[in-house]
Amino acid sequence: MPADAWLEQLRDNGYRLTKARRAVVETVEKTTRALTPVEVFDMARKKYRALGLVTVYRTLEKLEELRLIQRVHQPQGCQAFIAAGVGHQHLLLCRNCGQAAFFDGDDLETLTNAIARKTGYQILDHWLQLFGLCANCR
Amino acid sequence: MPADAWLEQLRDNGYRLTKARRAVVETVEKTTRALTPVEVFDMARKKYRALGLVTVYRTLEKLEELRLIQRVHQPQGCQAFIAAGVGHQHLLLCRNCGQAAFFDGDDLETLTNAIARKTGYQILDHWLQLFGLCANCR
DNA sequence: TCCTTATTGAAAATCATTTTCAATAAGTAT
DNA sequence: ATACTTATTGAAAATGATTTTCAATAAGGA
Repeated sequence: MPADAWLEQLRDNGYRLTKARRAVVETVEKTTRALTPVEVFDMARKKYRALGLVTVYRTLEKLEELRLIQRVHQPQGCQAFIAAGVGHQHLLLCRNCGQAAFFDGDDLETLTNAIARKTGYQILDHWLQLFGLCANCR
Repeated sequence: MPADAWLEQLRDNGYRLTKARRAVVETVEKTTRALTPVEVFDMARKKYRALGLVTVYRTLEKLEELRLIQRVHQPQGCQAFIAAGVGHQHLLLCRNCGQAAFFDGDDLETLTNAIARKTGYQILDHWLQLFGLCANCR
């Protein structure tokens, strides 16, 4: 999804379009790896010098709320964000460079049914994330 | 695995067995849901009043290093720990009470092969976690 | 162009975690 | 049992990430 569509989403939800938000949106939208708030800050500040870190936090919060970005969980920490996948997609992360790819087509129905039967749980959701090496790093 | 086996593991790896460690180990080992360091502190202090929070952090660090516990990732945060599963197992968490169950038998080979082919990534590892409602909470 | 009010950045506050340090106690040697 | 070495401890301070506060600014409708 292009950055403009993100800004439109923000506007449609009653948020104002500011230079700060534009800088953050453009940064996160065009980066294909997960970024921490400080990384976003450093990168976005090149577009808009006066940007404050607090505003980065606040903007990321809104983008997550609108499901335009999602938090990425990794062994080293869980404070990074990446442009969200569309629909039911999962993340595949390169262990070396962090490059992210989304994939779909995970049919876990058979698995979850078996587990529901065994454990007595009603299964509502799943998190699946793959780690590997991207074509470049391999 | 009983608490004694955890203590033995600690001893075998050159760590001393102290009242503080016993209290932490017994707390985490017998709890079937993920606990944050502060929760462990509060619970373990009932067994050993003089326990300090810092020691809880240090003990959890060692237990994780020995793979006796593992960090649990959840939407609300990723600072909680739970007794580790044995071998290649995944977690199933109750959304209501946090009750955890482990399961195995996730054969993702077919899926990962297909994704490797499509994305060009070499896939090394996966994280799978299920969320649902346990028999009690359903 | 004006006006209302959401948004801003800076500073301070908060919260989780880590480091520092002198006192204590495990576990081995005696 | 006793002494001794040194890992471990808890408290306090330091750090690092995130959130709150607040007065100044600037979006965007009137």
